[in-house]
Amino acid sequence: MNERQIQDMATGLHAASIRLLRLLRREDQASGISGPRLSALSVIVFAGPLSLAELAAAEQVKPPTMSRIVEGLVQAGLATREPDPANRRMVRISATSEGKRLLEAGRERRVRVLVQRLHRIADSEQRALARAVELLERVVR
Amino acid sequence: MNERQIQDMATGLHAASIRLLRLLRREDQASGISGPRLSALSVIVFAGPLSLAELAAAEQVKPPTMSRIVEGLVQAGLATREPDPANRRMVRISATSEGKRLLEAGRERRVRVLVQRLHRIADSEQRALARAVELLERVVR
DNA sequence: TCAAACGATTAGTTAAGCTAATTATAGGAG
DNA sequence: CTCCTATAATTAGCTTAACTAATCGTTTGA
Repeated sequence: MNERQIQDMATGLHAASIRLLRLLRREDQASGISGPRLSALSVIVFAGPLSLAELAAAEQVKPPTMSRIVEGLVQAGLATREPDPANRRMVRISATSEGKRLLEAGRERRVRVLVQRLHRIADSEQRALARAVELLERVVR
Repeated sequence: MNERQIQDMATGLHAASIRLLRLLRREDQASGISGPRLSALSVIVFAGPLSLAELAAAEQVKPPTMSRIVEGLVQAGLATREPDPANRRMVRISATSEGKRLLEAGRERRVRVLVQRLHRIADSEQRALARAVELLERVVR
């Protein structure tokens, strides 16, 4: 593909991703937890346990912001925060089983909506898209 | 595809979209404007002019929240807010040319990063992904 | 051993989210 | 034509989320 075609693809992929997540975000209301907290919880569940600085970097916020988000998650019983035994300045943030359950329930709601949408295209198109998802994973990893 | 396969695809597509936008979001710092304002400006540029209620619905926030975001955009010279001549209760929100320029510059930064990433996959894979983007557009429209 | 560096939190501000209340306009019933 | 109700946006007042600067504890190396 020439550079112009790649750029057009990037533009379309960008716009479609925004629309997709905007669509799915509506389901998050049902979790009863704020967007920033839900997003942080997701990182904790999939990448945790991790330090405050790591979590802040992953969420692209500064440590004080993340410190308060984590405080909220801990108060809500969705995460735990304990000093790292090897270096007691650091804190190891983990998800509680309730935190994992809440996140998984939310992810399932999102996926259910997306599955509905995927029925809009034909079977052969679904296969083509499924193959492309693997390519996309390599692009974003 | 069977239901299980579709669900796996949905899960993968969901995760990849999150990673993609998280990656591209880093570029938005350079715009010097906050996330919520940039996102609202994007809707105004592509779908505007529109009323406050429409804009709030598009951004999935309540009218008072959007009222203040728009106030910020107007103060920054990126949007205008004028009463609808047909119904003076309503307000018509439009982007200024500076707003359009700022948004377009940001979008170009994001697309540039994505284009770089798209070079990670082979030409034939790029073509497959480009076709899939069209399918994805139908899924999210 | 102790000074500097490092990791997290606290303090204090502004922006972003909400609900409830207010202001201004529109529109319909009498 | 008048008023009452409904509608659109904003204002008021709250909590949460973002930031920088300052502080507290811990670690480490000169």
